[in-house]
Amino acid sequence: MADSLSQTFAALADPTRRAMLARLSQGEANVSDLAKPFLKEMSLPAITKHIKVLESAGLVTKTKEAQYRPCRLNEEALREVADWIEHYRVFWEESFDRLEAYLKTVSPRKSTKGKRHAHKK
Amino acid sequence: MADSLSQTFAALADPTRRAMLARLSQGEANVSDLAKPFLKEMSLPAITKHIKVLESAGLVTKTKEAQYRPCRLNEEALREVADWIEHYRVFWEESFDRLEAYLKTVSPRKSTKGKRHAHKK
DNA sequence: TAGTTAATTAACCAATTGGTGAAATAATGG
DNA sequence: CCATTATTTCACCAATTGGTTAATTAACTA
Repeated sequence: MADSLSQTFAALADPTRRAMLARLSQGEANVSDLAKPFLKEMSLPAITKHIKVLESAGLVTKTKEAQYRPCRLNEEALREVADWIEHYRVFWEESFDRLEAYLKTVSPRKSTKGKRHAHKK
Repeated sequence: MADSLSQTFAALADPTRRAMLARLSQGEANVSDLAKPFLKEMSLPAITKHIKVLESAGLVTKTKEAQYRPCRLNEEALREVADWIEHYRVFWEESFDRLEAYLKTVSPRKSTKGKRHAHKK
């Protein structure tokens, strides 16, 4: 795999890990906090491994505080992903415009007044 | 894995597959078009497999045209990813604001006049 | 010091992934 | 029909992934 973006995408390709990120977006949490919602489904070592995957992808940083290992989101890695996908935004906005244009030909006036997507600029 | 978002992220976690998406963002391409840049590094069956991964993640649709199998980007799957990451945008913009605020305390006037990020609205 | 809580490490396992070469299928063109 | 081009399927392999249980380390607390 090697490259940073691949590692990040791979880390995101698991619902447990995405749930952990969602939890961390609410604020710092240590390992057992992150584990709690999953301890019925999997063991603590499994949690440790998931966190390690997030950590080595740069999505999470882990520090030491007494026995605890508080974890925090690292926004940079997420922004990398957002930047990558941003290149494609034009693509689906285009396709929305095509749809919009089509809808106008089918039933003018009745279509998309101000719903989503107000095309900035 | 099961869930659609995980499958999509997994498909994106490979530089070969991301390069194929980049190629497809320029327009339709059949299998051998997509293969060309990689045939020094891997075989055609490997390419077929990569495309199948993209296909079953919903990132690409493949049709039939004579012997050829033209592939196209499917914007929906990409938008799903963009929507997911959008929830976290506030997070790194916040951290930019914190940095900005800090820079002002360190060296007022000299900092970030209008560079990036003009905070829409 | 002994006990408890927090977290990690080690050794293992099954399933998945990313690749291969060889053979098969599909469609076109002479 | 035969040869060629495009693509896939098959059977295999090594490495990685996601999980396990048991043991270990680390730090607090009584």
